[in-house]
Amino acid sequence: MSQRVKPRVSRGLRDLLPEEMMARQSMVDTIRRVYETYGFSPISTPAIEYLEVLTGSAAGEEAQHSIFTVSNPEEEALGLRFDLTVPLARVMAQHRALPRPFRRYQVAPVWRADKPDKGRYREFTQFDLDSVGTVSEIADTEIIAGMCDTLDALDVGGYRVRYSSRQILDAVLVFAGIPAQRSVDIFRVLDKLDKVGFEKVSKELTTGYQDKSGDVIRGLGLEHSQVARIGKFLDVRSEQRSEVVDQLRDLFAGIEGAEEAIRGVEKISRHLYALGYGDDKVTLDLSIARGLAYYTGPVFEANLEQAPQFGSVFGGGRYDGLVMRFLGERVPATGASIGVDRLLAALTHLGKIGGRTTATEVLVLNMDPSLEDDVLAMTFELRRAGIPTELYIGTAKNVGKQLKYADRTGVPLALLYGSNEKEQGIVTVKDLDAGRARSSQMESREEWIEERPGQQEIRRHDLVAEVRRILANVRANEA
RNA sequence: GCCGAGGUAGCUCAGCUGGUUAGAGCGCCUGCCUGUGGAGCAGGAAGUCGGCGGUUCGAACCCGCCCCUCGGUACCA
Repeated sequence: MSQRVKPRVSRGLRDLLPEEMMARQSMVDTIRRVYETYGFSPISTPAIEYLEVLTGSAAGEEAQHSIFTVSNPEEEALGLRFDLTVPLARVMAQHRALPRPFRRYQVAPVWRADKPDKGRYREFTQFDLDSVGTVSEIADTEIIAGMCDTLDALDVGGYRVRYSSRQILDAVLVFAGIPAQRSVDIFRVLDKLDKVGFEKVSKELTTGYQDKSGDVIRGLGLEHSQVARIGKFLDVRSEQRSEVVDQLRDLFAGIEGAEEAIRGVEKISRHLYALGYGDDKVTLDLSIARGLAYYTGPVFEANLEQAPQFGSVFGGGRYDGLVMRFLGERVPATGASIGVDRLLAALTHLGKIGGRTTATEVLVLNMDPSLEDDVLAMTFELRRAGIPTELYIGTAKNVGKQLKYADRTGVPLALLYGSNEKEQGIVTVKDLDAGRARSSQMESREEWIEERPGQQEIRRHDLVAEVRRILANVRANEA
């Protein structure tokens, strides 16, 4: 008496079925193509890292409680990576022969043992691109340009990349008379500005407040005069980057470190203008903070204008200190990360992607056991011509069942080849989409069988050429 | 973490104040149709009623604890 095992996965984990994987792969392929035209190279790192590699960093400290720990036979302290940036820092320190600047991309799952939420899982995929070993603003510019080109290539229909810099924020602290060591907390609160508005941010910076559910949000205890200065800074807004730079220079006149910070964001803006990334795509938005502690320079993120509810789908920044703790040497780096799951959810929501559950374009029916070698030959003929083809190898013996399978999997074309066809030297091709379209207009079964919608006969001899032609037509009709 | 609502078939849900063999629609399978997907008609398979414990002659229903899901809030590298 064996107890049956309940099929299930642990909290916050999920299976990705063909429909989602097809969409995801097509999205990832598009992104990869963009990055490769920029000359970024792929790498892969283990899912499992030494716990000390993961926990030592600024990010690690914040992350420690949400690391999945793992055991091995040697009983070493191990954990699953929670992002791709910390492993990259390790790689840079460990593989000293790598050329610098080193530009890499990596698409891989990461794990965080947080409480799952809508659209937030414990295993999710990130797509990162980074340039390591250069202080040049051109590297930051390229990351921003890459974000734009990626979103253009994905045809997201309107997006905005916004950037600022940590140096600018450091200057605000000076401007408002706030000690630098409070920066992390304050930036974390400022980062919420978009979501909750200045009112709540202001409260959280000073006295704190109690939200609707009775939850207490503790304040940071700033003076009202300090918050007022922050408010003044946040009032510096314009659709035009050059305008923001000018206003900032006025406001920060005489502030220590301000001019250098301003020159940094100005340079990036100038490069972007020169490359055709205008104010319609990239904004210098001073409210961008990014919660992450390890950023040291420019920070950026991107939102979709037609799907703002999905939040920022792309984010990043410069982190010049991350490699230091492995190498004791300052290795500057800048990069960005796409939340693959979030972006995919947004694209699906916008109807930009999805639908197919298989790459198969043609299903060859297996109607007559004595013709098995013939249909098998046809199948491989099509495959060798590069047309994704499947031969029906299930148990259903009748045509109806096999067509139903074709219908369900969403294959565009079905091939029928029985004794009738063989005698005449032909193949019957069925355009299943055409049938789907006709079906709603039909009443009786007689009519349905009589018409045989979307069906035509081709010469067996011309199989590949004809199938190719019909597929091209089908695709043209879809578009 | 905090507040609230839930958990009954693959999916969506019904199940009166506790009462015998727990239901519906969709989906799935089979047949009508032995070479045509849809629609239609007929039939069929499928559930430890989230888990554990308690109250009771008797629990899907009442009580306790736990787990999970959803909504809000916090966190989000």
